[in-house]
Amino acid sequence: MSPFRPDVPIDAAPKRGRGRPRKTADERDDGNRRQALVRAAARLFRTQGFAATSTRDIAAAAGMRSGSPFYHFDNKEALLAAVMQEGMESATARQAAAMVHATVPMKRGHVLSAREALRVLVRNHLEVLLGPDSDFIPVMLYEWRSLSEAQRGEVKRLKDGYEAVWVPVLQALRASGELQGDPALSRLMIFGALNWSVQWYDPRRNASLDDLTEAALQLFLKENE
Amino acid sequence: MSPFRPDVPIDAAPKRGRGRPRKTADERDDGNRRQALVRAAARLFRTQGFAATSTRDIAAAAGMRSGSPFYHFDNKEALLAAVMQEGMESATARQAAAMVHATVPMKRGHVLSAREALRVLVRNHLEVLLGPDSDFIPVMLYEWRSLSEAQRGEVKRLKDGYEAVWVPVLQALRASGELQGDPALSRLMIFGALNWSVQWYDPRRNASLDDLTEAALQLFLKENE
DNA sequence: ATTTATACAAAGCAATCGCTTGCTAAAAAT
DNA sequence: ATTTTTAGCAAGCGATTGCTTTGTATAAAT
Repeated sequence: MSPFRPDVPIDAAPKRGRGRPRKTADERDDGNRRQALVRAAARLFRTQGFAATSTRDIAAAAGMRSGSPFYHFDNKEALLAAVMQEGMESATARQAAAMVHATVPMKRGHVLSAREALRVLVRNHLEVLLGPDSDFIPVMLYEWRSLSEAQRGEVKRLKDGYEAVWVPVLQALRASGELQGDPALSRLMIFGALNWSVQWYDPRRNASLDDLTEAALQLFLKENE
Repeated sequence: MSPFRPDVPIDAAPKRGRGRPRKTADERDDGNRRQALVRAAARLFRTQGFAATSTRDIAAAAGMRSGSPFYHFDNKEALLAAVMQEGMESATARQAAAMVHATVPMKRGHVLSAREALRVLVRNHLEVLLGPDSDFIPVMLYEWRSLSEAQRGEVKRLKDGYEAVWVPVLQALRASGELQGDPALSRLMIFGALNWSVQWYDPRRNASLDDLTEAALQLFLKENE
């Protein structure tokens, strides 16, 4: 058999009467096919890795033929960058919302204790890593090297923005003695401890995300009285 | 041009007078060509990832032609398994030696405090992760999914053996109140914090491994008096 | 009514991949 | 001295890969 075969056997070719399947005006609206590609890519990149995932796999998972993703993205790498960028943007938005919601219910003038703030950050981060629809950030954490230099810079900017929120919280905990040692090194290790959970966490066997949050705080923080 | 080309252009073909280049009896000794393959594979798997590294890359890095690695290994996956197994065996040996050396200098009858024992384990683990010739374990940590089911079991056995040494130490620290919370969860988080360092540690910019060890103990442990 | 933009499908090119086959030659075992 | 084993090289097969080109059915704009 020739090494060059069409993507799909002839007899599996879609019903003649070709072109795009019918689509009403309000489901076409924005780029929701593009979104389908990003979601499918995120899932596959996470489970199989970037290099082991073919653009054909992604196209099939989004219900397309092999060449079609390249209408939406310049190349496979751009798809990876999109996964990471959209993941970081949504994670940062969630984080900001979580901090606001934790603060607003308190009386005006009163602020979150640093300990409570860290609890909110840790809990949200675990949700981002392990919660439903959580393929995007793990892909970012574990496929960093597959990104081109240029795209790395852009994603790094977003990542720095996400992590910046943690810095004053850790500094306050350091000041109160609840955290010891260099806050910068502590931040790296705390992120490591949390990020690593994607390697072992199983919601059916292990503790809940709330339990995990509690365990993390217990491990990292000292009493302050 | 035909899509089927030999691995190497004709004019780069090695001098006729073929076969294996001369080799004296004492440099041939054991399977040191196999070892060269494992080392080259470890380096490439670490820097580029398993799926993104071709067997031709590995062969070239070991000074062979494209087909030769398959004399030593059944397939590419077996090479990955060899990297992980040899890495785990050497790491476990190092760990055992480090524990013995830390104990022997003390007076007979006296044992390491749990705190000192953890310091030795952490310090050794960082050396395994970040020290010279440290490609093997990071490959194991980050290419787990590329292993076949069968090989995963064998490597897991070795990994469990390595981690088992930590369990009584953490339990003792828990008993003395220097560590709080479930020791099993603590172990996972501590390993996460340490393992993550391969993502950011730069010996030229960051602290020394001794400094890192101290920072880790400060972060995880409470005072006990 | 015509043009233009959108969103794909179909087909396939060129390169690369893991791996196999068939061979050679030195070293070790007999 | 002969056989066997070890350690490769050379060549290339068949499949898969990222991506390009071309065509085309629909919807929106003119």
